[in-house]
Amino acid sequence: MKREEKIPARTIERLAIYRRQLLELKSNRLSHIYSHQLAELANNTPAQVRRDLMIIGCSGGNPKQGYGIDYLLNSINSILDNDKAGQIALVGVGDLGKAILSYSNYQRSTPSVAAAFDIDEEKIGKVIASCKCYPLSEMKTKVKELGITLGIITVPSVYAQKVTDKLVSAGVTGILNFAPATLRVPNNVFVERIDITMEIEKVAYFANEYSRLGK
Amino acid sequence: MKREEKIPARTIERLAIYRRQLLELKSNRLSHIYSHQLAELANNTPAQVRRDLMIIGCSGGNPKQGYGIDYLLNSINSILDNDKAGQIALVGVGDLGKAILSYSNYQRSTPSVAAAFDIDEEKIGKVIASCKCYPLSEMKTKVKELGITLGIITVPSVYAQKVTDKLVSAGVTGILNFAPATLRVPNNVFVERIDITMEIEKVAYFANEYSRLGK
DNA sequence: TATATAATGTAATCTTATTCACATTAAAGT
DNA sequence: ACTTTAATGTGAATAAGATTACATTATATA
Ligand SMILES: NC(=O)c1ccc[n+]([C@@H]2O[C@H](COP(=O)([O-])OP(=O)(O)OC[C@H]3O[C@@H](n4cnc5c(N)ncnc54)[C@H](O)[C@@H]3O)[C@@H](O)[C@H]2O)c1
Ligand SMILES: NC(=O)c1ccc[n+]([C@@H]2O[C@H](COP(=O)([O-])OP(=O)(O)OC[C@H]3O[C@@H](n4cnc5c(N)ncnc54)[C@H](O)[C@@H]3O)[C@@H](O)[C@H]2O)c1
Repeated sequence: MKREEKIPARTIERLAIYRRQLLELKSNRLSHIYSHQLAELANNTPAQVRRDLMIIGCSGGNPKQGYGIDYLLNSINSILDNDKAGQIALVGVGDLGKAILSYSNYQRSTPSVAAAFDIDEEKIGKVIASCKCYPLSEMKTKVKELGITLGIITVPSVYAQKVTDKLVSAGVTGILNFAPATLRVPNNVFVERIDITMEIEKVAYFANEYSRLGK
Repeated sequence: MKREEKIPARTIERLAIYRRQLLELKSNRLSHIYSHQLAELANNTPAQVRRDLMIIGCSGGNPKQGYGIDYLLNSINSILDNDKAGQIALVGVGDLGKAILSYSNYQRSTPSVAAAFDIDEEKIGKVIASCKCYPLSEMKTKVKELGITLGIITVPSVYAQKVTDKLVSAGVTGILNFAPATLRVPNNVFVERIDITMEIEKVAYFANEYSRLGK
């Protein structure tokens, strides 16, 4: 069991981004990178990059070549790919749910969507991107059977709480919620919300603000 | 031209959430609400709610009834629905793009998707949720014609920068980017990124963390 | 009309996140 | 081997954000 100092959420977000960039650099046969280059790719500052690396106890850089990409990847993986990460259940195979299911890029990373659930008879039994859709009644069984620990919620917001309760009682401890609803969960469960409508409103606001004041 | 003290991004995000909750309350015929109730609905604290309201110069609450819902809605609208907010162009009518197009809930709010763009011949000319798909060559014209000022990018990340450049040179000043790519824009253009893969990795990390330490 | 009550509005404080600044250092060139 | 150079690693400073705490206040009740 590891015993790092608690890592800030913002740092975790940036680590995920660094990792993606580093994987791309690696696939381009690069072996080293400077903090200012990674900062450029991740749209932040060199100091921020170095601080993030420091936070995860990563000090393998040297002034003449920067950081070894493999070294950085190992360090980041050791933080993000925690030993006991399970698979994902997606609930609500509508437009958005299907888009997420068909998106195959996260096959690379540890957690991937192992089962889908819906109430619509039409959808039950269908297979999307090699992921089968089950009725809600089978959730508990499938979650155990497939080692699922995470949930993605893409049902209409009225049903989001109901679905959450089911996921939690099946043993899920992390939820990514696309429904514009505030979810009530026990405090050993982590919920992250992606609110697309809110983001659009935010962009509208700041687009206006930026062009008024030139940033 | 308004002259508020610069409003923090976090406050803007929460205002968008308050507004949605308030609209729902209003549709349930409620007329007043206390900060602690709104906090409950928005998953934050009463003090945070009052502070946000204070930031936007909103002090119409009274100790016995709380805040008038109409009053709050007007105040929030006056901030978020800025006078010169335009329509939205969505670029990349793939799985995710289609999901966003078919999602009709933001018809309510000022900006809505007025045109879609794609390079795929198959998709050009199609109409999804009463929004027509045009070739990239018509972007400049359509942006002007339809009063578009915002863009949503749902193309593969390799093309994201190219598409951004086109949007910007057509006059767009705010972009919501779903591609896992860092975009380069002039600094009068605002970019917000939604990185679904990163969010999943974050949920995986904190789900583990929370269940290890009980929050 | 006076009193009690419970929520508001906000200054002050605390916390978290980011940036600065610089001494340290690893290699490349002389 | 010595000098130069440009990046690292990190304490200290600053900025941004959230929370606390409480004096103020609008109304219901006595
Ligand atoms: N599509 C978007 O662009 C978009 C944007 C913002 C927010 N959202 C939110 O994402 C969620 C999904 O949006 P969508 O456009 O995919 O909706 P959708 O109507 O296309 O899909 C919803 C799916 O959930 C299923 N469902 C309904 N109740 C269920 C239940 N109790 N258990 C299991 N499945 C159930 C339905 O059968 C359907 O397949 C909604 O909450 C929506 O508000 C979507
Ligand atoms: N679907 C998801 O769940 C998901 C998750 C995470 C990230 N993303 C990101 O969102 C973006 C879209 O994902 P998707 O699953 O919808 O992909 P998709 O392949 O289904 O759709 C991409 C669309 O963009 C169009 N396109 C390609 N190049 C273009 C160009 N130069 N100009 C205009 N249109 C162009 C294609 O014709 C296609 O219609 C990608 O960047 C992806 O990485 C998607």
